[in-house]
Amino acid sequence: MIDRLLAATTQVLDERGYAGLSTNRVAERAGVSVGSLYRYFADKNDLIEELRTRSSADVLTDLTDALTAAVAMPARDGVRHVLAVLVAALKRHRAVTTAMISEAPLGAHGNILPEVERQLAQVTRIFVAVHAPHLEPAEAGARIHLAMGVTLNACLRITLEPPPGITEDRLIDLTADLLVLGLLPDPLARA
Amino acid sequence: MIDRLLAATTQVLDERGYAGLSTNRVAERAGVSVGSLYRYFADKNDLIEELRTRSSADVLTDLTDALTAAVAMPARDGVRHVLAVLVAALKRHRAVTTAMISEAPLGAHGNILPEVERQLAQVTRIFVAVHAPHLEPAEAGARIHLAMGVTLNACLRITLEPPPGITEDRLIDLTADLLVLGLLPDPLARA
Amino acid sequence: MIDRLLAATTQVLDERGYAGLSTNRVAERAGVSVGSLYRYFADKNDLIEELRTRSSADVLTDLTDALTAAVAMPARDGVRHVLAVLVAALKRHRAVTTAMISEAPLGAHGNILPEVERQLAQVTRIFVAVHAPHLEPAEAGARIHLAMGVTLNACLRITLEPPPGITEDRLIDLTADLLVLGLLPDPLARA
Amino acid sequence: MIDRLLAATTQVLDERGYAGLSTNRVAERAGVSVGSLYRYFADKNDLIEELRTRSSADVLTDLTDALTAAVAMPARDGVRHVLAVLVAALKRHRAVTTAMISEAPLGAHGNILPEVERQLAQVTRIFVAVHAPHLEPAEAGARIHLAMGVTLNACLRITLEPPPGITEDRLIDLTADLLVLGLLPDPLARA
DNA sequence: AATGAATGAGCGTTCATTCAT
DNA sequence: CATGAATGAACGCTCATTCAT
Repeated sequence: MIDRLLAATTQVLDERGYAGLSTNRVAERAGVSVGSLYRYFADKNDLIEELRTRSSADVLTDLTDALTAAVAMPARDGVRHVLAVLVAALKRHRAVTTAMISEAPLGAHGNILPEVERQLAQVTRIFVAVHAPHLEPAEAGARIHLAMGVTLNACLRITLEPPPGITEDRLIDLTADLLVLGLLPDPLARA
Repeated sequence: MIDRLLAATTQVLDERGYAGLSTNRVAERAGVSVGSLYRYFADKNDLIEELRTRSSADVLTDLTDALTAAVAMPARDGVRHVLAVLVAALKRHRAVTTAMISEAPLGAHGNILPEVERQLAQVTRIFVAVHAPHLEPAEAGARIHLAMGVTLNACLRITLEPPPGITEDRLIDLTADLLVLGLLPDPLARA
Repeated sequence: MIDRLLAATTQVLDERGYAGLSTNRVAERAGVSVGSLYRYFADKNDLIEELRTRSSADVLTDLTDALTAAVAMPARDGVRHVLAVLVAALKRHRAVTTAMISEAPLGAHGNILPEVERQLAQVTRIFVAVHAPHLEPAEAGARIHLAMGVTLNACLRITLEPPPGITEDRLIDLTADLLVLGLLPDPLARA
Repeated sequence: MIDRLLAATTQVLDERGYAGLSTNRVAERAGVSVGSLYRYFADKNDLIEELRTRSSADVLTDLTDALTAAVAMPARDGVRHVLAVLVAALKRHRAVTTAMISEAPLGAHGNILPEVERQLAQVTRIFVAVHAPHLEPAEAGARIHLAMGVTLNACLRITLEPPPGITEDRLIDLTADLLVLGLLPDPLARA
């Protein structure tokens, strides 16, 4: 039932956008009564949150795998791999991503990315500690914070509004370069 | 009256967020009747657009000055100056920026930044042409596109959710470094 | 619920006239919420149309019976019978008739009578063909058109603003005479 | 000023229909302020009433002349003349007539015709007294009442929705025949 | 006299939420 | 458990009317 409702929510989001998302419509689309929706979700917000959480979790699954694989690679290759996986995952959730990032009141629901960012930041801290051990903690923290912004923003741009005349691969390459440059001040560390 | 209504809109946005922004509430907060609101604005959308336009114009004024000043500076200093001015301008419009960037359905109203980004991209093209003339056009375009994302995202983060334990100045420094690094592949060009 | 709402609509029409007919008022008068009204009617117009359609259908039912009975009678008696039935039916729907005929913007909703007139005209064509077969088609058409106006107008007058000092029966008699005279130019045909 | 406002009202009625008739619009169209409108007319209703009255008066002027001329003619010719003049006059006021008859809440403003009908009835009484002196007063009254309905309804139909395939002249002829037939029971009286 | 900015009750309509069945 | 009819506050917007200037 819950899955049915969340699937219906995604559909409605796809077809009508965030503004067209009403609980009655979701229930109708799911083929159940509104009453049932309110048995499984406290309110509309809860429904949206759950959808966001699930999309987030799905993205995180891929991300975790990518991060695991990345640690065994040279720095730049690892970063590149993570970016590519992230873009692919966001593409898969284009509907929810679009709705949540571009349409939904962020203040109300946050977006998919905070959890992704948290996970990413955690691993990035280790990455920086390994490759640039002499960096001061505060300095490292700031670089990581900025890098997270760069990463998510770049992946979103690549996913939702890719610039014309250039391949996605090249964009990911450039972003990877930028991130390595930004994260690791020591040129020697960059493999 | 127009100013009064726009000020009230900003207030309501501040207190209730985008979702709580209603024409009746704005009129009430402005101490006028709804009818008056509709004398000066065609509809709710027009009200929001006007607020956005004004904020945008105000940010652009500062930005233009900063860009003019920046061309006479060494590359990194110029970039830094522009970032600092942008952060200051966004801070001044924190309420509208938050509401428009983070809450408003982007599809409905766009946000302040597209216009800022456009202006910024234009000058950045020249900047890149001067400092890295050998860069291929498509490559340069992609770098600029990404750099715009980095710039706006960084300024927004610095303005709206600055990371703890580090000064704003240092964050701007780091961002400037990142941008120069990302835009100009030739190390010699970086002054 | 639908009946309740239509009854309330009739009441409001009676008490406040067409101009005073608002969806909120109808709902209140029906003792239900506005929301309920919109569960059963797409919009205000739909509500009005439904009321009109029902009144129209009810009048048409009687009219059809009367026409069926009339064909077996001598010409004048048949005409008279139809008129009497029509007056009785309109009386039964006095509220709706008044509102729709006399108050509603005709352009917006039409009124009850077009459907009545259409049905009446159809049978009248046969009546004329039988009793005055030598009449030219165009001439017959014009006579019928005028006769329809006379019929409806007379019935409306008899129903809504009967002249003083004379019985309804006598008015119907006179109208019947007039119609027979107007429809059938051949005196011999008039039984 | 009054004329200007009434002319503007007619224009607005023509262009936007009764539903689009607002005092602000009328004032704007007249090139004066709403305030001025309310100096010369007590309220919106008063404005409409005045327009109706004037149209009515204009029609009455023609009607009076026609009636004066008609008394010197044979019965049927006189009736025909009056009908022709009436149709012409209504055509001249098509905008107001349409709005008032077909769109305006009749209950609120009545229509142009009552005054016309009154005047017409008055003369018709004399006409009947001359041509059918033996008719009982109540009977004559009823016949006149019905004839008024026929007359106005026919003229309106001829003016606003003429049936296709037949000339206006023929329609007026038929109506005249009908009226004479209906008003004067004595065949000898019909010249 | 004339203006027109200002008013505010009221309109048609939506939709998150509840609760008797 | 599930239903879906019912709710009603709130929304965006209109327009006849007023009144300080």
